[in-house]
Amino acid sequence: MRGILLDVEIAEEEEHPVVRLVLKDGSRKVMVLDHAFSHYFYALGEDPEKLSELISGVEAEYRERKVRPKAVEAVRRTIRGKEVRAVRIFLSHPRDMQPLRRAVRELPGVNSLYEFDIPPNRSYILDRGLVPMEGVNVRVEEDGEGAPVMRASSPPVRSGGEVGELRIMSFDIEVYNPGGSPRVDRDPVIMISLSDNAGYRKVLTWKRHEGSPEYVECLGSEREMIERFVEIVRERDPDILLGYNTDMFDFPYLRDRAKMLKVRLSLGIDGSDVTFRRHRFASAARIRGRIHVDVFSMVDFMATIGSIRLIHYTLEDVYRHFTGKEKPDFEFTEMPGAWEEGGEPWMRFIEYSMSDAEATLEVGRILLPLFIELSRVVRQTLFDVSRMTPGQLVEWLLISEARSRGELVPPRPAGEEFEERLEETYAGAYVMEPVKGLHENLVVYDFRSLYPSIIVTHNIDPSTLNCECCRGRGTRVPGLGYWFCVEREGFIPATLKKLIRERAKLKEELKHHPRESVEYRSLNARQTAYKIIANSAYGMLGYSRARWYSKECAESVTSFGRHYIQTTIDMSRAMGFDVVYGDTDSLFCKLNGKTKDDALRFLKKVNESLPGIIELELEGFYPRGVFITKKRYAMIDEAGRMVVKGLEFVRRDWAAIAKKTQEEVLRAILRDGSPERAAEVIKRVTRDIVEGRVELEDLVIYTQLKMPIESYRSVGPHVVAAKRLRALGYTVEPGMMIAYVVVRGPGSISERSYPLEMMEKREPDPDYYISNQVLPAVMRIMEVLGYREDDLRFTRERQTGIERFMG
DNA sequence: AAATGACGGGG
DNA sequence: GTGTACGTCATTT
Repeated sequence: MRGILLDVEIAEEEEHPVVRLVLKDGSRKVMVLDHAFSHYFYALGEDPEKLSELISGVEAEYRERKVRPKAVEAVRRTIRGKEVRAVRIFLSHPRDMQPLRRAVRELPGVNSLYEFDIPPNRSYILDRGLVPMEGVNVRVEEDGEGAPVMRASSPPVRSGGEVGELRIMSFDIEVYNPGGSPRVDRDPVIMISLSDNAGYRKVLTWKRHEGSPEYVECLGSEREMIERFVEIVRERDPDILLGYNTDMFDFPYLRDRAKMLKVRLSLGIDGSDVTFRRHRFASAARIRGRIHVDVFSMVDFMATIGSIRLIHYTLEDVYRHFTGKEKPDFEFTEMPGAWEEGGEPWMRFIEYSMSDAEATLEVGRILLPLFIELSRVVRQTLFDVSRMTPGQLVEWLLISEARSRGELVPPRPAGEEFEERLEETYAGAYVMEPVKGLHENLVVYDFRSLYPSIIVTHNIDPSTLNCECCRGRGTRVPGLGYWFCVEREGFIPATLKKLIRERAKLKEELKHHPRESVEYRSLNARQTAYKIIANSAYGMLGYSRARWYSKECAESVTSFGRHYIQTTIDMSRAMGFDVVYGDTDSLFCKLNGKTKDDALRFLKKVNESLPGIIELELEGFYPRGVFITKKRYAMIDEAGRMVVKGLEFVRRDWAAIAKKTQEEVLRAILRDGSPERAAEVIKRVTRDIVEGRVELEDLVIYTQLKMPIESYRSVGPHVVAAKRLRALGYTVEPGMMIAYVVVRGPGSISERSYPLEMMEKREPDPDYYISNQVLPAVMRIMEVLGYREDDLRFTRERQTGIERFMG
């Protein structure tokens, strides 16, 4: 049979490890078991023959069981391109890795171990030469009529080909949240919405209110609703299940509720339960036979690589960014009331829930093609790739490349080595101190993929660094004593060069397809995937946890980078452009009365002077921008879109009044070009605060209680508020969201913070809200426009005649 | 000045 | 994969 490879995992059959491949064959989805699989690692030492023999006899203990190698062989491999002889040690079971690895390390004559830290399913994909999200051919023993599980009778092989139509479904849950944030032991799931790419729309709930839309299905209880959710997912049988922050919220919440209600979350195609890979800071929910993709993690990735830049990454904001459309909003504080009382709020609640699932599906369908290509390029599953950082993507591409060259994969650093790396520092990119203030008519240039271009152009790699063969004639790094080989191409530059070449070919091919065609979209996604991975290579070189970390290479890259940007800044000044700001690989110039044509002529001139594949590009024209400090600025483009960088410090532990004011201020400056209007906004707000005309809800600060009250060594405002809440008789426990207000009076901020529940007879402290909330949120911006705090602060004493008149 | 604790997405 | 993000900010100590 032939099918698209959706997933690969390690399973067990009668104590024996087996690989389970999930294949989609037309409309049928099957699981194929490959028993011909053996996990392994390598040992290096003085005398490989002797070592092989020694290792063959090694015995370790694991849970009171004796563990021995399944097989041992002496092999030839390379390390940094140099041939080495190694001992390859096969395991009977992947779980034998830790005990055997420890035992082998203790043996005399063993110098180092390799590839003990490559997960077995990932290793399998590479060794079989398979490509996830592409075709696989495999001969199977049919286990009966249409059985979903089959046994491979010969090894699966890559067959290429396109992914056919995949069924994609999204879902979202709504939770009862009377205490602000939901408490999983008490607060039920009250709605589950679903949407799929075949047009299915559904909101499940378990309370009947008047006049619900036709897509609502009302169940008898939370338990029945969850059962129905599971039933629908299995019936509609999506290949990809999407959600927004489902790794961290929906699935963990559903899991806990399902456990309490004694209902199984059996979403797998074989009826298996959702499983969780848990970290302290992250988790991932896995469903057998379907790819659970958390759209938030894809969005977060796009934000990390700078491909999208929003102030917030809520579903609402992200949906607006990607589709240009608005979705209905619904305040989470309205939810309990809507649930209990129905009416108009209930209708809006349902529409909101439905729109969450639909928006997730829409955004997911926009992003998936890119992540499917990333999955193919680095040859790892979509489940894993959609959760990787850019550095991990590069690393997995290199691991794949290393495996096919017989190069041993360096281990992830641990212990001392890692600690030492953390200590190592080196000079980074050049960042110019901006010409602070508001500027008009800007042109922005940047070097196309500067760092990968440098790595390729100058052959930067751990194996080509300070090589013997090029002493005195290799490529010198500006300002550093290093050189790089001009004879042999390094492993990393070679890998990047392939990516860059392939990408150039794809971009050429793109020209022959209309922008809206399927071919264009798929080729475009692929070229973007190449670009993303190439651009992440430098970050990996300098990341202390990376396998191919090299401080010398990383600092050589930044040194070349500084050289090119500085040279370009000098050239632009010589041409009469005012450089307002420059960072790493981009420069921001004022047109200064020159035309867009002049800007293009400058570009041409610079490019004539650059070596290899290094190239400057025109990023765009911006009518207005406000520059604050290094890394902090905001601009508006010709289409009226705001680009905000480094100012995203307004968070939920800030009062709403601070968030609202900051947004209004940026709009006034960039859209209207009027700092004066921005100043008026601030004066109006501070005055409203002083005169008590701001709604209490705009002054509330929400901070989560992360520990039991007693565990706090440092008693912050939310802890004091929580204590006061407890004294009132409320149960206060970790995870609770504390809503508090800072009131007038003597003492520290903490001493003056009261829970919202105690605010009836108390007065908020205007000074705190002005000095610690509103002004910090806007001052950084206003400062560079020549305003001082006192110009913007409304106080009765300082009120000037004109203000009294205006007021 | 150093230490501590919280932010993100979700409801 | 058995790991403990990550860089930044406010407030307390």
